[in-house]
Amino acid sequence: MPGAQKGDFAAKLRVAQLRPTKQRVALARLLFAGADRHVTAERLHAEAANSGVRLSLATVYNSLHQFTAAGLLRQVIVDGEKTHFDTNTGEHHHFYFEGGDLLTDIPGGDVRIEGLPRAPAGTEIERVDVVVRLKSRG
Amino acid sequence: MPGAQKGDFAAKLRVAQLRPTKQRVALARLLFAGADRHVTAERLHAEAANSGVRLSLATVYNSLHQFTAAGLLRQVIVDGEKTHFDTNTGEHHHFYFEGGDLLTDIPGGDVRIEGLPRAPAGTEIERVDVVVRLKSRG
DNA sequence: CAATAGATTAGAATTATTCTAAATAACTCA
DNA sequence: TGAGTTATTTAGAATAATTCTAATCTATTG
Ligand SMILES: [Mn+2]
Ligand SMILES: [Mn+2]
Ligand SMILES: [Zn+2]
Ligand SMILES: [Zn+2]
Repeated sequence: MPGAQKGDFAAKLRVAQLRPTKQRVALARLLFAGADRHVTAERLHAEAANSGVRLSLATVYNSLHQFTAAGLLRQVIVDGEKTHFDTNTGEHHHFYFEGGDLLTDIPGGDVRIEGLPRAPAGTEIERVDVVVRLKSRG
Repeated sequence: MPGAQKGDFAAKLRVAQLRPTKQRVALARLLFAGADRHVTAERLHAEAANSGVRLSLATVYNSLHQFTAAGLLRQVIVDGEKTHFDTNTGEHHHFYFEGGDLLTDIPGGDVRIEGLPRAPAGTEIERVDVVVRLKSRG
């Protein structure tokens, strides 16, 4: 069983048809070793740097997009500034706290959306995103 | 009744404590003369140019933000690239068609969202946004 | 009108992200 | 395992949306 001891990140990447390079394995570890998380490219890059991995920001962007294309991540658009990537690819929604740029999950099973009209002719629904925008209680 | 004949756009601006300059009145007309609409800064700028108004893109951005602060517009974040501004400030949701960058309204009264957990401690819900992402039927 | 506060704007700056093209590393299989 | 092929990484340039600066206008007010 070649390469099974560093976690199965290399395996996970191979399944996704991505060569398990040092950079991708390091990013996969940061993303998938623990609980589900939400990251921006810039923050993941900083985290990688902190954990001793030297890789370019371009590689972080490349990898995040490749992981997304492979279904390992999804993008969450809540913020006009930066794109957030989410390791939770199941159906769920988000709390978003603007001051603090903080995203947290709302389990999908709990939320029901009723009364949506059907998709316009020639289109179909790809996904329904709910974002609950929070402000601090003043 | 000074300045009532060009539509009440100047009046609308005065109520919002904004000087009814030529530029702002022109933008207000484009935005508020007809049915509700969704625009980006770039598109509104192009439209203004087409309709013979010469104004800078910076002024379009300034005005859109001032109108938003005044409650005449709201922002809709559906797209990592550009910010959309919405003349419909009532409670409602959106269909978003990515290929085509097209936003359309889903009346708010029709949609019910149930099962949302309550806001985390120290925060309160500012707004709940639902975006139904569409793709063309293949 | 004159004075003043506020608005507009050209162009530079900023930020997030993507692109380019050259160097490097992973994979294949003989 | 090594040569050859292909995929990946990366520095730095490029792009795109948006904001900022500071100089010039303009609406308002008395
Ligand atoms: Mn858009
Ligand atoms: Mn951007
Ligand atoms: Zn999530
Ligand atoms: Zn709308």
